[in-house]
Amino acid sequence: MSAISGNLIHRLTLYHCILNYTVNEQEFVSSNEIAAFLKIDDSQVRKDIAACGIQGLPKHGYKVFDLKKSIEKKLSFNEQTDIFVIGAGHLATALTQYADFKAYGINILALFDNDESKIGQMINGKRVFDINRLENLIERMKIDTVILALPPQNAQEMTNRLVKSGIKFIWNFTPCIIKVPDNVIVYYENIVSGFLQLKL
Amino acid sequence: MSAISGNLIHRLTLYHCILNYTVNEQEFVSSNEIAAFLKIDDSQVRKDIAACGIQGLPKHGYKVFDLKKSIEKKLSFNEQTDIFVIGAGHLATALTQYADFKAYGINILALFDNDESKIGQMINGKRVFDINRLENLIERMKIDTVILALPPQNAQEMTNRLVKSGIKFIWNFTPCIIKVPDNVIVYYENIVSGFLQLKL
DNA sequence: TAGATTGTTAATCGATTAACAATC
DNA sequence: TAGATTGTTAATCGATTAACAATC
Repeated sequence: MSAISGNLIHRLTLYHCILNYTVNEQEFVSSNEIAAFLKIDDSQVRKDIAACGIQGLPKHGYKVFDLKKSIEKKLSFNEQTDIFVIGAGHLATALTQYADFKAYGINILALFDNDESKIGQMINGKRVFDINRLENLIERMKIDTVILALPPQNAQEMTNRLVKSGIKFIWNFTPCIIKVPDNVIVYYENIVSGFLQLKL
Repeated sequence: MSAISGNLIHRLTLYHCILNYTVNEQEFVSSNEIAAFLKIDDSQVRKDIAACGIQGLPKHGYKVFDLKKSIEKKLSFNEQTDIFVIGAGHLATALTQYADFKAYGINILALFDNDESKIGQMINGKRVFDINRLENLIERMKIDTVILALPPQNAQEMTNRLVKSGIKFIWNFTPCIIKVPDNVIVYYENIVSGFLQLKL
């Protein structure tokens, strides 16, 4: 299975978002309608949809429900990933409360922090654990994916602990470059870059 | 001036991040060193750097300080954008406290919310205003850019108000597609797409 | 000098756009 | 049928990678 490019992923999630609205409103949607929402080329929309392996109906468009399902399949929304959040600050909290992560296959199980006042609290139904229990729980629950959302000065040290515990995927929300072995994958969630794409 | 592609912007911000560490450690940095951090091609790093209009020194590499400055220039980090944050929840708070937004040209002036308990509070030195004062303050302070970080159900209605008030750039953190006129630019900060790029 | 690294060209690759026949 | 929309090919465009001469 060939990898899906970042741009395609981004567009498909936006199409999916549109379909969430329209699924209760109309049976069919055309490539033109979707393109108009996002102000992009309609022929690109058709290409993207074709990549999801679904067919439309000339003169009508695509069945909204089926199209939605096919995007979910293409983007593996049904394959749940159990995930720990490292840090329990505002960003971590915001992510934990984020609308319906679970619908996208993101299953947050718990948070970790070293702040006594946060340990033991519940955030949107998820417990904040003492960071000391990190290694133990990663092993016991067989976690391989984390969200890194802690102060930058601790990012590399924490990364080292995570890697040593067997973490393979790090979704990094800190504004830091972290060093990891070749078998560990990091995605840099670079907030500033979104702003620049808006303005430049 | 031709537009800078999203991927290039993303890479340049990561290079810049690396340079922040190395600027106090070493005078020169090679394309190979930068490439190794991010596990990308060194010849791509040189191409990207060339796009910033700076020259290196064969056998030594690039002067860290100069390279850092040239990326800042290319990405307009010095041109401050005054910005309002619509919403004052955890995400809005996290963004307002985000490490050094100002160093990237993002100057958050104030937040807005309709929650009585939040109005009047200070978040990282920025006041939370009553959402009723939005139009008035946009006009008075000549704001054209906002961060949209509020519950999805209010996104479109609030967008309409913003557009009517003259907002031209919307950095949208809600998981919603919003309709705007052609002269308004929206960037969809799609959190889920980051996760998918990590895993797919 | 010898060797490392840039700068740049050419080659490759992939993504986007245009066009239009096929289809319902 | 006439017309709208897909599906797909071809054309274009841009981004990435490879290669290597130029340079310090």
